[in-house]
Amino acid sequence: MGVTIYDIAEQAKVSIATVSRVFNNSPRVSESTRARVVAVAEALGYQPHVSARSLARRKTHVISAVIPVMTNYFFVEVLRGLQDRLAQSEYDLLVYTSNALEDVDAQLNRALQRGRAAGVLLFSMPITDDRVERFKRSRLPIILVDCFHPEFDSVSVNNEMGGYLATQHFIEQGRRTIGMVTASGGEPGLQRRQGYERALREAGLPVDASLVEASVEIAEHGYTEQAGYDAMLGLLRRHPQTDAVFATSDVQALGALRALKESQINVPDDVAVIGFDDIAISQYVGLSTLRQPMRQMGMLAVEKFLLRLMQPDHPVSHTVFAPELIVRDTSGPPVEQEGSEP
Amino acid sequence: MGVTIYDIAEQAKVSIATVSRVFNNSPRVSESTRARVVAVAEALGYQPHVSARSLARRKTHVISAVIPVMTNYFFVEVLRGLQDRLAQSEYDLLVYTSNALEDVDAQLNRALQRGRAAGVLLFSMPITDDRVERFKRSRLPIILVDCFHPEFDSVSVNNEMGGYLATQHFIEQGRRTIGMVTASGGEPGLQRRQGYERALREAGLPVDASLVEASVEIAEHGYTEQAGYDAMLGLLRRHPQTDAVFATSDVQALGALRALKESQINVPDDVAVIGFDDIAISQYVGLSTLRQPMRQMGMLAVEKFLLRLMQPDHPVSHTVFAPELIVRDTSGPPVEQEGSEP
DNA sequence: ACATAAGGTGTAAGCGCTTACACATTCTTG
DNA sequence: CAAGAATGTGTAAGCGCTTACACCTTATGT
Repeated sequence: MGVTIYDIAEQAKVSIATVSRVFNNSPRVSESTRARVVAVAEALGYQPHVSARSLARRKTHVISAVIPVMTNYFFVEVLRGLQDRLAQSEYDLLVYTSNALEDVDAQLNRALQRGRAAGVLLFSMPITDDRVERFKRSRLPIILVDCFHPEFDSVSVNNEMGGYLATQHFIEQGRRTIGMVTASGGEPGLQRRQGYERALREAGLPVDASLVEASVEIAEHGYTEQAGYDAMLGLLRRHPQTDAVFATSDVQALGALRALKESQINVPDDVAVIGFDDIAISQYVGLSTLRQPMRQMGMLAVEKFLLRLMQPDHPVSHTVFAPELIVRDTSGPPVEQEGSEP
Repeated sequence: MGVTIYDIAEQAKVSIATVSRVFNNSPRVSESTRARVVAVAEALGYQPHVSARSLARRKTHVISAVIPVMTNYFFVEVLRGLQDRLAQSEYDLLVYTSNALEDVDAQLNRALQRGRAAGVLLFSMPITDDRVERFKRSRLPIILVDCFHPEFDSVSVNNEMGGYLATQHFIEQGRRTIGMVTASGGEPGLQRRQGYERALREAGLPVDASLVEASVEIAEHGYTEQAGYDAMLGLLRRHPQTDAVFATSDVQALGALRALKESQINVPDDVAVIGFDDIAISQYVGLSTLRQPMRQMGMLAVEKFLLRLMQPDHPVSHTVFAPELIVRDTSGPPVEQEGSEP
């Protein structure tokens, strides 16, 4: 079943050790035999067997990425970043996605199987003690993306700052009843809320918990259009005088926009809206948002993984990118002229 | 480096063969020893080594997907379908993406490496003779998604029909100068064009090649917003009286819409637009389009792979889904009332 | 009671590759 | 020109697991 080094050794009249050396670029092979082996290998269409190599070398050239819910545009972009960097390395990417949050641990188990991968990239998931335990036991390099834990390398965005920037922007416009549409759980959401509250406090505005509407939808973190829609309606019911809304994701913001439209509320004149992520749609609907450098985050995650591989004892590093406030039509002073964005 | 069956064998006072049997659910193990082995394995935190298994069993539980340019929303949705089905199997997914078309063959080589995967899913790529040759040499099950070759299982959408439906819809509205925005190469684009032409012929309208504007952008197949923009402008220059445009993808259609807006041309009154794919944005900008059942396509692809694995000699099967015409604001009789879609 | 079947378990030979070690050769160098 | 270094190659022992085959107990039938 396939050409092996034995076949080559036989035809090239050398030992299998020499054949192996040729394919491992060992310097201890004479030019003549090297050429001979390569020629035979070429003729026979030889390819090293991946598993056999992994087993003998005691390492794989695979890295796995565990992504809770890929519905999010965010992951796609980060994934592109990963691939950009990975293409230049010799590593292949194993992708574990689940559509329901409950399945994450099952995926985690698969990703952490012995011999499966040389490292694991974890996306946007709460790092519980239980998980930390498992990560350590696997003895694999672990890189966190869009989440944080002091003991593992991570790449993330400053969520607190994002919430702060959005809220501050609202305040500068003279908005006074600033609500928030968030999801039920997750660190990022909490941090964004903290930034939101800090901005309010610094401006001397009251911090009212009832202005923060959390969606209860579980399956996908609450980061869905529908969840945003529901939360917005709930917020309006409780606080009809709301004049600005910061949503923890663009997807939710889109839902909020739909709710506002149906309620005949003018955006941004009556209510301004800012999302988070800058997904592709946002540009088209003119949604103001906080942009994350997703592609770069992906590339950096791979970079950190490779570094960790070389230097296992290198101190843990955390990179925090600053989100960028993109002001479009759903916020900012009521737009006078039109056609500001494509 | 990790707990092996030897460790378990020793502690459980059995041979490694028995341990192996336990983990392979062999019936030839007594309940008592099975329990003992399982207990010890649990206590030691044993996990079978993936590569060692693959090597000994002569098969992997990995399937790879080669995706030319993941910029496209289409892939993301199909990927979700894959994962849906894969999660219920014991297979893991290796993803090979390239951002430039030239790299596809390099990715293909990686995906086809001996021992790497049990099968390969190929996305939207021309199946050249050279590639066919390589696929066969690998002796792996190959499943084609969004592309076609008589000798391999495939899942695709009826592109010809899509082009026909779009064009027919235009004709029914009384449009007479129907242009097309397409990409330079690729089977799907050609087939969509054929449907477009058939509809014209059946309606007794002239088929004018100069009404078909192909974008030249290479890197990403020509399926970009910018390419659509450029092509639309080119078309308008050549045929100012154009009153309808069928674009080979939503992304291009979005570019076309931008070009029309900048040219102060009213959509859909003066020019109607229909895209292809039904990406998420389309709903928000009210773009009429042809929807592909992406998720189902992904699931079916996996299904076919598993089938092929069980029955290697099963006759090759091709599943062609019919695209569904989704009429929104950019086509159809000029909309009287508003708010038809969220 | 004895042959035979059935049920459990162990031994050992791989799977395809890497690599430490040993063994020749050939090349330096005093 | 002998001793040691450098160079090239082969032998063999793994890597961790599966599995054919053999062996040894018991259960079963006559």
